[in-house]
Order: sequence, then C-alpha cells, then structure tokens
Amino acid sequence: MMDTTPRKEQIFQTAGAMFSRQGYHATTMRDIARELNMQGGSLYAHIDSKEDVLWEIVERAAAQFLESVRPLAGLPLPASARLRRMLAAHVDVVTRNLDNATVFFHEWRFLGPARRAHIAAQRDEYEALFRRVIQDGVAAGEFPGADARMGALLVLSAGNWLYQWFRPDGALSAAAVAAQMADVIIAGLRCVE
Amino acid sequence: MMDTTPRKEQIFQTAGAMFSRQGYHATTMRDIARELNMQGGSLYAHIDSKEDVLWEIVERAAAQFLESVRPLAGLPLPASARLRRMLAAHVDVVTRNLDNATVFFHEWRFLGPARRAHIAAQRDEYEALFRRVIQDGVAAGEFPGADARMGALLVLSAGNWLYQWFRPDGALSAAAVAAQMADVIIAGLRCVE
DNA sequence: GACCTAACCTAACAAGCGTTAGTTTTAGAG
DNA sequence: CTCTAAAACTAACGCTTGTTAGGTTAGGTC
Repeated sequence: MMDTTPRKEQIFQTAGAMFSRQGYHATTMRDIARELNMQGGSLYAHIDSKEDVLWEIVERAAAQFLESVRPLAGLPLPASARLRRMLAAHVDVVTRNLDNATVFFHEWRFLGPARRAHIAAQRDEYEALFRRVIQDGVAAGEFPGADARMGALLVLSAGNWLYQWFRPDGALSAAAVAAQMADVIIAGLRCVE
Repeated sequence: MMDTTPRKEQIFQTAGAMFSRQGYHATTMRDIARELNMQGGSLYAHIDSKEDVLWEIVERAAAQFLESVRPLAGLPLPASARLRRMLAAHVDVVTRNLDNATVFFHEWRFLGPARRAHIAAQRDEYEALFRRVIQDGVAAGEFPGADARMGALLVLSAGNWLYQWFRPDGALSAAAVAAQMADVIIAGLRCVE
C-alpha cells in the first residue's frame, strides 16, 4: 500500500496534525520527521524552514474560508438565507479540516510580521463579509433591531469556537450543527429590539 | 516608587502577560526574568518550575470563572435573567483579566496530564451550569423551542471568543458587550422554534 | 554501463532551553 | 558590629533546538 501523495504534502499534513495537537513551538522538526519515518534533517530536502510549513497550513486555511464564503455573500437572496449559507460554509470548512483550522486559529500569531499582517487583513475582510450581510438584513427590515457588528461577532464566535468542541465521530453532523446555530442566531437577529 | 507586590506575584503577573502574548513555549524563563530585571536562575528562588507558573495562572483563572458564575446559577429568578447575569459575570472575568484569560484558553493544554484533567473537569462543570439554566428556561416555557446544549455552546462561544477581540480601550465597555450579547442570544432562545 | 536526479541519512553546528549549585549581596534585628 | 535570612547573581549542567554540508542510495534514461 504505497502512498503516492508527494512528500511535501505529507509533511504539511503531518505537521498540521501535530501542530494542532501540541502547538507549533512544542512540535519539533524531528517529531514531524519521526512520524514520516525519516530523519529531521531530511525534511529540508522538501521545505525551506519550519515557519514556511506553518505558513503553508495557515495560508491555505485562510484561503479556504474566503473562497468558500465570498461567493455566497452576494447571492440574490434575503439576508437571513445568505447568512445561513455562509455559516454553513464556514462550519463546513472547520469540520472538514479540523487540524488545519485549529492551527489557523491558534498558531497564526507565530508567523513573521509580514505574513501575520497578511492573515490579519484576510481575517478583517472575512469579518466584513458577515457584517455586511447582517447590515443588509437591518436595512431590509429583516433584522430591524440588530447591531451588525455584534451580530457578526456572534456568528463568528460560534463558528470559530467550533474547533474546540466538534468531534467528527460525535452525535451532531456538521450540517446539523450549522443549522442549529443558524436557527438560534437568526431568530435572535430577527427578534431582538 | 517601590513596588510592594511580593516577587512571586510579580512573576505570575509578568509570566501571564508574556504567555498571553507569545505563548507558553515561546516564552523563556530568561524572558520573564529580563522583564523583572533579574537573571533567569534567580526566578527559582520563588518558584519551583515553569509549569508551576502556568498552573498557577490557569488554575486561578478557572477558579475565578467558577466562583463568579456558580452563585448566580441558582438565584430565584427567571432563567433568562439568570442567564443574563451569568454571561455578564463571565464577560467581566474575561475583560478584567484579559492576559490570564488568554493563557487559560490557549495554554492549559500544556499542563501535565493530572492538572490538565483537573481543568477539564472544572470546564465541564462550568458548561453544565449554563446548560442547566437554559434547560430551566425550556421547562418553564421561556425558551420553548430551544436546545439547551446548543444554547450553552452559543453563550460560551461568544463569551470565550471575546478574549480574541476585546480591547479595554475600545469603544465598547465590558458591560455593554455583555448586554448586547445577552440581548441577541436570549431573543434567539425565546423566538427559535 | 554511465549518468542523472531526487530522496534520504549521518553528523555536526551554534544557539538556546529549563534547571541547579554555590556564592555574593542586601537589609533588618539584636 | 554581628548575625541571620532572603534575594539575587554567576556559571555551568545536560539536553534539545532549527538548520546545514556532504555522502549514500535507488530508480529511470540515454
């Protein structure tokens, strides 16, 4: 049973799993290598530095969030329907990439200044997508008494904290989680005054 | 201007600030010492190990959460009022101890197995407090269509993610944040079907 | 068989880690 | 001035860190 995945990808995958469980700084290059049955130094035939590995993981995760949610933000639907689909997409990205999502949320601050700034900018853009949809709902009378800033914060808090408790083998599927979350939050945005 | 705080407390305080900004593993004993104008080895006149410092910070934070919220959970009030006050207390603990709360949420997993288990148990008890109050609200007809598990998860997601974005010098006070959060979430629990 | 390339290993580097032992400094009490 | 005890310093310990240089191996191409 030969694994045909390129070695470089295997490194990213293994590093993602180990960074998520032990954290970036507590994971050694030799730890990663051992998991792949090789020597620590051999990793450097495929990658340039430890931080580059972290960057690859974090940047891919950030891109996945944006690419999944951005197309939904402008759909010709009521704000509540758009918000529901955006949250579902977010939950989907988190639950399907639990390890990398965990690294994204936990370890991005260990990137160098330039890369950290790049991620921060993407995160701000992402937040703005949610804020804008809720603002649309306020303007359209769907969420008459809601505050867009707090609404977006609430949606993203729920969506982001998810990596702390979601287990793929648990009772709730990702879709069920997303639906229940959306039910309560959207009801809240509608009914609050 | 002599600081009369015992050296041991100064160490916990400085370590809390540095652990929260750089993480536990990226912070050196010599880093902490430098901040206090001493040598790395001198710290060991006051503490026994680096992990003990982390433990002190995390355990104190956990105790603060429980001690602040537990007395409110059994108050003779409607569930929605109790939940509002519990969330306010939680937000208060986070915002008044931003550094230590950050360490609590981020770094507790680097404790040894026994201590980690102790914190996990306290966290479970804490979650149950919120779940039970919402369950009370469901039973009393206040939250007729709500799911207690998801409701508690939502409250705690909002309350816990707070440390990621709250800034004491920002536009929103802690009380205002807590009130807005409670407004939306309680409206959601009431109106969801 | 000669050649090439990618993948890997071995061995080491300079630096930094948490921690300790022994010594010196400081400050107050008798 | 002396004694004491706490607090800090110096210097090192054994180990680990990310990373590198140079040599080895395996498989495919002319």
